[in-house]
Amino acid sequence: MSPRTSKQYEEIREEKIALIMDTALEHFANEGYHKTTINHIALHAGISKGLMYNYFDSKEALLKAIIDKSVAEVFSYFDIDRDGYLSEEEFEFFVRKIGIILKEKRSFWRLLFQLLMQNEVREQFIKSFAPSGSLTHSADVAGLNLPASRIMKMMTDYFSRKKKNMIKGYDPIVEINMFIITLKGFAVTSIYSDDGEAENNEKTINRIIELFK
Amino acid sequence: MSPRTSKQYEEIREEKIALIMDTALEHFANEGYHKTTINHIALHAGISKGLMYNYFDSKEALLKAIIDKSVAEVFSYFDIDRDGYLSEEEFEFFVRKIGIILKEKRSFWRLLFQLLMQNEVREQFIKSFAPSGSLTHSADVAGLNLPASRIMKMMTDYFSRKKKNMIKGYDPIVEINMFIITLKGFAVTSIYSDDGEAENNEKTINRIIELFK
Amino acid sequence: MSPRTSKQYEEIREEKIALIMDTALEHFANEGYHKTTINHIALHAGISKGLMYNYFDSKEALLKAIIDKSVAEVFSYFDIDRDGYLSEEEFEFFVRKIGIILKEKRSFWRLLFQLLMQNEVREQFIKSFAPSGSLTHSADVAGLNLPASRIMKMMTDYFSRKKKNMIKGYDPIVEINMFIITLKGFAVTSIYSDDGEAENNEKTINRIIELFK
Amino acid sequence: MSPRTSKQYEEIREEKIALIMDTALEHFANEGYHKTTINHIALHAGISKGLMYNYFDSKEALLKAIIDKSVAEVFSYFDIDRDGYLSEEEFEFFVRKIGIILKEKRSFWRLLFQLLMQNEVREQFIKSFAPSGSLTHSADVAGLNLPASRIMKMMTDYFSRKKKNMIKGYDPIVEINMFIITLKGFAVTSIYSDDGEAENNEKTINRIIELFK
DNA sequence: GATGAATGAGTATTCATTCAT
DNA sequence: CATGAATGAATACTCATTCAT
Repeated sequence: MSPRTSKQYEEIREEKIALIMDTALEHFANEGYHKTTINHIALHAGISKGLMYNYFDSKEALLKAIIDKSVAEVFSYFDIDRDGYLSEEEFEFFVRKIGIILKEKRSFWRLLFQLLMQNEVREQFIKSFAPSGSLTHSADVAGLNLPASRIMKMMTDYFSRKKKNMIKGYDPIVEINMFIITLKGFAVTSIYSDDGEAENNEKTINRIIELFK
Repeated sequence: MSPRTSKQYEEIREEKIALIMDTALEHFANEGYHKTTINHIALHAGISKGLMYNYFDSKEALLKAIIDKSVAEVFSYFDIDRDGYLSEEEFEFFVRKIGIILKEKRSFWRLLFQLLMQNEVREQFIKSFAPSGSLTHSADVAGLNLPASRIMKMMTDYFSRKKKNMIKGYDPIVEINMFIITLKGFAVTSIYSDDGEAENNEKTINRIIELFK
Repeated sequence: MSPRTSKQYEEIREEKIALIMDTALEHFANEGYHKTTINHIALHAGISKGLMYNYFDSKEALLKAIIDKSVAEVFSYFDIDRDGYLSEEEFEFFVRKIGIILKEKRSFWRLLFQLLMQNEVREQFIKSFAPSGSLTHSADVAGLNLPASRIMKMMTDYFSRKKKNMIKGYDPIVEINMFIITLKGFAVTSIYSDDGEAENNEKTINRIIELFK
Repeated sequence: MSPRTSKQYEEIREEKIALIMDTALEHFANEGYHKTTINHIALHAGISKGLMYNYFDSKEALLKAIIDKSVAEVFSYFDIDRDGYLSEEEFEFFVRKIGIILKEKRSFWRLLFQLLMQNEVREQFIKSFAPSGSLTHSADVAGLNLPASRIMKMMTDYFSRKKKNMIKGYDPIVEINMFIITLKGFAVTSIYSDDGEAENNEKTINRIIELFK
C-alpha cells in the first residue's frame, strides 16, 4: 500500500534504461539509426513508446547516451592511466585486447562506423574527442582518434623507438599509419564476420602482432 | 524551332539522368541516404522533383542505378578479361589503381561503405555479387567481395605462388586476408582523408606494395 | 506514532487540495490552461502526479473546481443578500471593492478572461451563471454576467433612479452598458498591469466613480 | 502537356495561402490556438495536412503569419502617415473606425486578445510593437500598444489640448487612460456580442464619442 | 494517503510519390 | 520533356491518465 522506496524506483529506472539502450543499440547497429523507429525499439524492448521518453529526451539523446556509454566502456578497457610507456608485451596485449573488444562490443562498433560514415556526424565526433591541436592528421584514425592524444602518443613513441632492424628507409610515421589502417581494416572486417570466422580472425591478429611488434 | 529530333531528346535524357545521379550520389555519400531528400536532390540539381520520377521509379531505384553504374565503372577499371595471371608488375599496378580509384570515385565508396554497414543491404549486396559458393568466407572482404570470383582467384594464385622467401609458417590464406584488410583499412581511411593527406596516402600505398608484392 | 485520527486526515486532505488548486491556478493563469501540464503542476506543488488524481478526477475537473471556488469567493465579497437597494455610498464601495478584488484575485481573473475567450467555454459559463431569461443581452457582461441576476437588478435600479441631472437623452441602459464596459476595460488592464501602476489604477477608479456615481 | 506558367503557380499559391490563413484564423479565434489541430484546419479548408507545410513551416509560423498580416491590415485602416494632428472630427472618425474594424476583423481580435492573455506571448508582442522607451506604461493598452508611438502621441496631444472646460482637476493622463480602458472594454464586449446587439454597440460608440470628444 | 513508472491515444511534422497542366 | 502543388502514410514526440506498490 505504501509507495515504493526511492531505492526500488532507482533500480527499476536503471533496469529499464539498460534495457532500452541495449535494444536500441542492437537495432541501430544492424538496421541503421535512421531506419530504426522508436516504435520498433519499444516493441522489441517490450515497453511502450512513451516510456522511452521518460528516460530519454529524444531519439538523438538516446543515441548519444549509447555512444557515450560505449565509448566510456571501451576506454576503460585500456587502463590508460599508466606510465605512458609501451613495452613489447604491452603492445601485444593491446592488439589482442582490440581483437577481443571488437568481438564483445560488435554492435557498438557497427553503429559507430556507420555514424562515422556521415560527414556531419564524423566532424562532430572528431571535435568532441580530439583535443584541439593534439594530433597531426597523419595520426588520425579515420575519424576515430579516440582517447587519441594519450594512446597515440604511446604508439608514436613505440614505433619511433623500434627502428625495426635499423632498416634503411624505416619511417615511423609510415609505420604507424600502416599499423592503423591494418587495425581499421581488421576492425571493419571483424565486426561483420560471423562466429565461424573466429579462427581466421585469430590468425590475422597473430600476423598483425608479428608484423608490427 | 523545329521539333527536336529523337536524337536530341536522347541527349537531353542522358544528360539529365547523369545530372540527377551525380547530384544524388554526392548527397547520399555525404549526408547519408536516408537524410537526403528528393527535394534536396532536385534543388541542387536545379530540376523539379517530378522530373526525377520521369527517369527513376523511386528513390531506391535511383540508389540502385547509382550503385550499379558505379560498380560497373569500377570493374571496368580493371580489365578483368585477361589471361587470369597476375605478374608482380600487374600486382603493383593493381594496388596503385585502387589508390587512384578510391580518390576518383570517393563519393561512391563513401556511399557503398555506408550501405554495407546495414545488415539487410549487405546481405543483398553479397548475394548479387558473390556467385554462390564461389568464395570461402576467408576471402570475403567484409561484404566487399566485388568482382570477387575472378579477381579473388587471381589473388589467391598470386599469393600461393609467391611463398615469400619460403619463410616457415607462410600461409597464403592468412597473407591474402592481411592484404585485404590492409586495403580495406586504407580504403576507409583514404575516402575520408582530405587532399592535404595525398602524400601520406602515396607513402602508404608504396609500403603496401613493398609488403605484399 | 499512533494512527492519524480522521480529523488529521481531513486536515491533510484540505491542505493538499488547497495547495494543488493554488499552484494550478497560478500556472493556468500565466501560462495558459492547455500549456500547463499536470507534471508541471505536481512539480511546482512538490507532490506526485498521482496525488492529484486522488483529489480530482481529471485536469478539467481541477479547472472547474478552481473556477467554482474562485467565483464563490468573489461573490462572497459582495454580500449580495441585503436589501437589494444600492445607495450612492454602496455604489462607490462596490466599485472600490472591484478594484481591490481584481488585484487580490488577479490570477483567477486572468484565467477566467482567458477561458471566456473560447467560444465553447464562454457558452458553457454563460449557461451556468445566467438563469435563463433573467438578463437582457444589454446587461450581459461579455459572458461575465456573474451573479448577474441580483447585482444587475440593483444596478439597473440604481442607474434608472439617478437620471443624472435629468440630462435630456439620458438612457439608463446605455449608461449601464458604459459602466460595464468601463469596468471590464479596467479589469482587463488592471490584471495585466504591474505593481508600479497601482497609483494609476487608483486614479482611474476615482474617475470611474466620479463619472458613474 | 506543358507545365503551368509561374504566374499560374503564384496564383494557386496565393489562393491556398489565403484559404489556409482564413480557415486557421477562424478556428484559432473560436476554439483557441492550442485546441485547434492542424488536422482540423486542413479538414475545414478542404486540403491535406501536408499542404499546409508546403506554405508554412509550422503551426506557430502559421499563427505568426496570421497575426502579422492582420496587424498590418489594421494599421493600414488608420492612415497613420498624416500630419500627426488630431482634430475633433478626426477623433470621432477614429473612434467610429475602431467600432467598424472590431466588427470586421472580429476573429482576429478574438485571437489577439486570447493570445495576449498569456504572459509569454504578451511580453513577446509588447517587445515587437513597442519601440523601446517610447511609451510610459500609463499609455500602454494592456499589451496592445500597437503602432503605439504614433497614435498614442496624437492622442496625448489631443487630450492635453482639450483641457475640457478647464475643469479643475482635469488630468490628461487620467483622461487618456479612461478613454483607453473604455475602448478596451468596448472591444472585449463587442467582439463577443452577436449581431443582434449591433444597435446597442452603436449607441455605446456614440456615448463614448460624446464623453471623450 | 502517496509515489512515479507505465501506457497509448493524440499531435505536429516529414517526405516519397502522384498527377494535372 | 518538365513543373510543383497536392497527398497521406509514417514518425517523433507529448501528456493526461492508470495502477501496482
